[in-house]
Parts: sequence; structure tokens; C-alpha cells
Amino acid sequence: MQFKDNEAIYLQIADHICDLILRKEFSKDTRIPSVRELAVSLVVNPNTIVRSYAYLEEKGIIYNQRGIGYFVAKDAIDIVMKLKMDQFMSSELPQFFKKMALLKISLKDLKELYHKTHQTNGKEISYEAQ
Amino acid sequence: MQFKDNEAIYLQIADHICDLILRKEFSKDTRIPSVRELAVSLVVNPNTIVRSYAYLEEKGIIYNQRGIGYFVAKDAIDIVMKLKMDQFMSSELPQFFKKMALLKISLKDLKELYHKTHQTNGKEISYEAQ
Amino acid sequence: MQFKDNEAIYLQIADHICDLILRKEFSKDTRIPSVRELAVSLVVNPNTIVRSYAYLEEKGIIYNQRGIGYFVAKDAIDIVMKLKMDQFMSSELPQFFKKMALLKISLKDLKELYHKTHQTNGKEISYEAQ
Amino acid sequence: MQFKDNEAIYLQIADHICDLILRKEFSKDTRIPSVRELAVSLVVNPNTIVRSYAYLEEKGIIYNQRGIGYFVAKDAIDIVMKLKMDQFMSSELPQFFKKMALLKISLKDLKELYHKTHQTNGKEISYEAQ
DNA sequence: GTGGTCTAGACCACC
DNA sequence: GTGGTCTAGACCACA
Repeated sequence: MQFKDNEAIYLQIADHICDLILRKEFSKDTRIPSVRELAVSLVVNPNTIVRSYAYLEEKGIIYNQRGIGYFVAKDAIDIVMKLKMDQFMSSELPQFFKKMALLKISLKDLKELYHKTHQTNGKEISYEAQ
Repeated sequence: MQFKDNEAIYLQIADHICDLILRKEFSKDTRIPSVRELAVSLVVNPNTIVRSYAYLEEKGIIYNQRGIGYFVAKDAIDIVMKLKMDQFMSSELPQFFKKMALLKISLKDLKELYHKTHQTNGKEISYEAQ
Repeated sequence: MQFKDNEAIYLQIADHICDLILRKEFSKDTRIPSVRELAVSLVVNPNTIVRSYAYLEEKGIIYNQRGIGYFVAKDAIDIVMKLKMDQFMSSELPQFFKKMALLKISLKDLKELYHKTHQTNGKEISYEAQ
Repeated sequence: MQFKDNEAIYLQIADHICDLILRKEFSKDTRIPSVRELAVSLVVNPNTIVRSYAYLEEKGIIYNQRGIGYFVAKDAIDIVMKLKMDQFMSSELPQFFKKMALLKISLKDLKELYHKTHQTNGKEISYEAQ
């Protein structure tokens, strides 16, 4: 996994796990990889994983069974969707529209860009169809 | 001026100056406030302004006449637009589309949101018409 | 390390690191000293090192892994060479030729001076043969 | 006159006057422009000219007759030549050779560059023939 | 007056 | 431990 350096790694990892949950690669009550396993496979410091999991647990997306591991909460998908939707509507969308205005990009331009993106780059949105 | 916590103050100041340039409140070859003046008026340390100005100068948006002050470069608007456009096309737009897919927001939904925003919140985009 | 008075310390440090890279004392992906370490060993303020490193990172010569340190970029040598070559061809060389003309130094004179220098002072250019 | 921003303007002006002396456009005991005249014609602050003249006077290149103006010293040419030659031999030449080594530019390369420069850009060295 | 640089020391997020 | 940012205050060259 490649990390962007403008966002905290632990948040990128947490986000990635959310994605896997949304794509149903991790189902409810599934055990997710241990801190050590994931640290090894992602080549990051175990503390970083600890932080990711703590973040996800605090949001109620995963829960911990002591001595056993972390598991996907039963309403994980709903929580993740709600979190993302809230952030999108309250922050990302207005910022995006503001930026469009600044760059004088019309809704029509956006529509074209959208179609262009979804023709050439089918892989990125493949999980939409799953 | 209010500063957000999640972005460096010197970048927020630089960005704000870019906005003023785009809105033509600062024209080319206009002298912008001196480091000390702006530091006082924004209630930040002069060094923070120095950093903002160094950043803008490095991008070619402003230039320095020694002992006199900083001035808006003649092609400042083009540079600012290019910088923002590049960032938008390479990063913000793909991320936005990805998020749309994740949240199952269609282009049609987006269109509705767009129109809703631009009815209720005309002030925010008023400078578009200038 | 001794610093000249007529050039900013942070630039002298940056330049010195470039030299070390060119001489392959720092190879690609090598971790360079931490800000604090180098500040102690060069007896300068850590902020000064921060500036040197920010400068080098901005040029793409080094990159940062958060919480770990700075590393030499994989094409650092090319970038350093390009930067120095550009400056040489566009500025230093013309100035030098102009000065030669002014002092009425011919190409033949220069050749003699060159040979004289490279006999008596072999140490300075020893890394040329490496 | 265009000023480079990497060198103090007063030094650039002083240097320019030295050039004029070397080209014999200012002969010995000629009165050079008054501080005010030159400040107006170069569009700089009069204080800057004062500094240039002070610098030249301190070097013995010009002298002042109170209430009348500044005049070119009788051995101005010798002094200018000596100053420039000293600086060239002790500092610029070694630095230049060092840079050549660093950039792996041979004497042969230099020769070619020299000829190329002196074919295409005859104006710059025109005063050599005067 | 202008900006450029440096020091000293602090706080923060992150690994 | 790492770097990133900010403040406070100082000194300097320059216009």
C-alpha cells in the first residue's frame, strides 16, 4: 500500500479498512488482522496500527475482544456510511462547489469530466458494481 | 481573519492573498502590505508572514524590490489559476468522484445538490459574476 | 564546518549536503542526519536545519518519511547536477567570460592558469577521478 | 539600467561606473553625474547613489570636491584593474575551476563554449576591441 | 522604512 | 524518537 504524505498514515489505514468493510470484504463480526500482522504486511510501525484501530473502535466501527483480536461491529457499514456522508455534505461538497466557482468550472464541464473519468478509468470505480 | 486549525497559518495567508489577486483586489504591480504591517493586522508573528511571502515569491506570484516591498507579479493570476487548476484536476476531482462512488451519489443527485446550493447561498459565489 | 559570512547558513548547509550526494557519501534512500542531530553537530539552531531541509525537499533532492526522517531521493544526483549546470550556463559562465574580456585575459592565458592550478593543487579536484 | 536582485544595487551601480571608466567613457578628472542626477536617471533612491560614490571614493577611484561634485581619480583605471584582477585571481578563478571540476567540464569543453559565446554574442564583448 | 536571517524555546501530530 | 509550525526578539544590509 502506498501512502500519501499529506494525510496521517494511521488515518489512511483506518480509511482503507472502512473501504474494505463497505466493499464487504470484511463482514460483520469478522476478525480483522492483528496489529502485528497488519504492521508487517503494510511495513509500518505497529504503534501506527494501534492508533488506526483505536480510532475505528472509538467510532464504534470495530470492537475488541481481549486476548483475541478486533472484530467488525455489526452496524459497521451504517456507521461508516453515516460518517462519510456527514463529512461529505457538511464540508467536502461545499468546498468542492466553491472551488468549481473559483475555477469557473460549470456543471456541464463537470459532467464531461465525470464521463471522461468513468470511461478511461473503470478500475477505480469497479467496486460500485459489486 | 479566522484561521483553521488543520492547515498551517502561513499557507492560509498565502492562499488568502491568492484569492485577493484572483478577485482583482490586488492588481499586478500593486504593492502588497509590508511584512510588519500584515503581521500586526492579522495578529501573527512577522516570521509567519515572511514565510507566506517567501512561498508566494517562490511560486512567482509576487516579487520583491529590496528595501521597498513585495509586489504582485504581472502574470500572478495565470500562475494562481494554473496552480489551483493542476491541484484540482490531479487530486481533488478524482478524490471527489471516488467519494461520490463510495456514497453512491449519482451525477443526477449531484446536479440537484448543486442547484440547491446555488439558490440558497448566492453570496458565496457572488464574485463569479464580477 | 566553517560558514562564510556572505551567504545564508541554511543555503551553505544545503549546498554542502548536495556536495556529499554528488561525492556519493550519501547514496539514494540513505537517511540523512535528523534535524536535531545536525543542529547539534554543526552548532546551529534546529530551525536553520529545518530551512535547509525544506529547501532541499522543495527541489526534490530529499524526501521525508513522517516520524522517521529525511532520505536522499533516488534521482537526487541528477537534480543536483541539473540545478548546478543550469546556474553555471545561464549565469556563472557568461559572467566569467565577461570578466575575462574586461581583464583582457585570453583563452591561452586561461589555459595556462588552469594547468598551473591543477599541478599545485591536486587535492581539490581529487574526487574528479573517483 | 536593469538590476540583478542577487547583488546590492549600490554595488551594481559602482561596478557600472568602473566599467565606464575602463571603457574611457569617463576619463580622469572628469566630473561624474551628481548624486541627484544619477538617482533620477537610474530611478533609484538618492541614498543608494550616495553609497555607491562613498564606496568608490573609499577605494580611491573617485574623489570629491566639496560643493562641486565627484571626479574620476587620475589613476582610477589602474586601481579598478588591480581590484578586479586581485578578486579574480584570488577568488573567482579558483571557484570557477572548482565548479568546472564538479560539473565535469573539461578545458576543451570550455574552449568550445568560449568560441560559441563569442560568435553569437559579439555585442557583449564589443568594448574589448575599443 | 524594507525584507532576510538566525537564535531560543515552545507545542503539536505522528511513527 | 521524528519533523512542522509558531512566537518572540534580535541583528543585519539595503533603499
